[in-house]
Amino acid sequence: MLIAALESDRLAGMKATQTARERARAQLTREIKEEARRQVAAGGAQQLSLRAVARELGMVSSALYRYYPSRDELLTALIIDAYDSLGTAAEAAVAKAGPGTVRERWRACCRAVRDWARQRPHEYALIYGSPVPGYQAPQQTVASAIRFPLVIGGLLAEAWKTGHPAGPDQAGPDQAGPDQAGPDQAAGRRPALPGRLAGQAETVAAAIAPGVPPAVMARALIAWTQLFGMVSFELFGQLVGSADPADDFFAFAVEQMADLVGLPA
Amino acid sequence: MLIAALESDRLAGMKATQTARERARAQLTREIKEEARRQVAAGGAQQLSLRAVARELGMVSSALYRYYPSRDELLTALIIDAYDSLGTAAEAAVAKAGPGTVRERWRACCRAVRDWARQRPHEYALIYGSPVPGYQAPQQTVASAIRFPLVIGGLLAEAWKTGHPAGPDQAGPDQAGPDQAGPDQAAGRRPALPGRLAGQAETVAAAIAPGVPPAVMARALIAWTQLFGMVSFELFGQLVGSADPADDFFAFAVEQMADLVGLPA
DNA sequence: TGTACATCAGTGAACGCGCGTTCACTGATGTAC
DNA sequence: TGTACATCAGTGAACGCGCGTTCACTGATGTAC
Repeated sequence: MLIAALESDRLAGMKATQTARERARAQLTREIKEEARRQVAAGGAQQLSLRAVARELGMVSSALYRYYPSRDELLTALIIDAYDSLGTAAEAAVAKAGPGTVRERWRACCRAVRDWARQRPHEYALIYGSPVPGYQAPQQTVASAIRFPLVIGGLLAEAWKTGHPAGPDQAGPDQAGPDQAGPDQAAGRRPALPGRLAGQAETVAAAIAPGVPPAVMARALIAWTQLFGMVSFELFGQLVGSADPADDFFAFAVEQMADLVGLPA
Repeated sequence: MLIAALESDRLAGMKATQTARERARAQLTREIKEEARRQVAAGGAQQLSLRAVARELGMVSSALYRYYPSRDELLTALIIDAYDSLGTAAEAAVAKAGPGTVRERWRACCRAVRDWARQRPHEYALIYGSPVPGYQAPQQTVASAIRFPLVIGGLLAEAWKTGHPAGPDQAGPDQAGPDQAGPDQAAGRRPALPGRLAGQAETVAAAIAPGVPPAVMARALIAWTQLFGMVSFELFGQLVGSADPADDFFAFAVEQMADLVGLPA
């Protein structure tokens, strides 16, 4: 099994020339996924039907099983793609925001998430909404799911690296540091991290934002849940009647979050 | 139609004695809803099946239509109950927290939401998860949906009323006030509310927290989305590998939110 | 270069399942006189 | 208090639908000699 997989990897990956069959197979695999994505985009994960996908592609439903062994595997492929798509969008937005302040890139990153989600609410729901009952996301998705957190982590690490040694007085990231209690630290920032949070924050920092102290990382986790909480509330209709349209609310919250983690203005 | 409704209200509501039929009807209506809730609790909204409910109750599926005109109406009843249940839980928690500080009651309120959600993840998903495609929540649900925000609003209004005149220097709620920029206000708190947010916050404050200034209300909206964002992330598995178990993270965030809206320690 | 064989894609029928909703009907419960 | 009628709850059959997955088969594509 393992050997067979390696073998086929070798065949598919190392051969420069693809046979017609291989090209056709790759092409159809893509088309199936794309049609599936179209269906999810139109009506959510529950609307994804192998029969409908086959119908749309002009094949018989059993033929799909040559490409995806089950509906769940197809769903998994879509989930991975969605995570990757969001990650790519965030990376691109940060890159495009250019070499200005970290806060500017943080803004761009947040906006990218919101825009991405508003453009594909059902794909967003696929990854950040309530899980489909009975479906268990395999380990496989983790690598893609972590891409967005990595973007945030990168920003934080950079802010901490450049801001910290730069100037201790210029309201740099060290403001929110654990031991470097500056003079203008707000009252609420004083308490140490409770219980296991310190260790958890440390672990996360080690994984995605090396050099960032746990107290900052813990606040970044808050900002992270806040960001997606807002986007979810907006998409799922909870803001109707209060902060709707949410553009200004969102912008305001993005600044608050930047403050929370101590990004210099 | 309207007259008929009034008439039947009069019959059902004003008569002290119920006929056997009326009692049986009320009873079965409850039982249907309870069985439906059980099914949703077990497998989510998509698992709710009229036929299965009927089966469990020993009736034929068409009989349910004497009680609920459609599956969606039954779902609506469950949604309303879920909102009410959460609202009641929050109210009870705040009441039980006693007449201490507002921050204590805020903690109790947040904990109540989390506990409630963890005990009934699928009911939580029913109201705060991704909407069921094709289902449109009717206006009817709003009254119940607003009960929880009313609890927060009440806390805020109280904090603002009691804390404001009390002492200007004791880090009371005025810390986050719009024009009363205190000396220890953090840098990030300075910017005014952007664009339409000021008006939106004012409207919300008028509805649920009279007397609370827009700048505070806007922060409360942030805390509100943050609270549910965290709970959703925890329930939907996004915290696995970072802040899981989430108890300490949650407690920490609750304090941060209290700081954000300016609740006195 | 040509032939024999293996691999693979796609077909079509079938299995077995479940669902929401409608409708004509029966028999019990309630109401008006 | 008793009877005629209206209301209502529950039945059982049916409509019309869709789904995921399996399996034996055909015919085309690729490979080894």
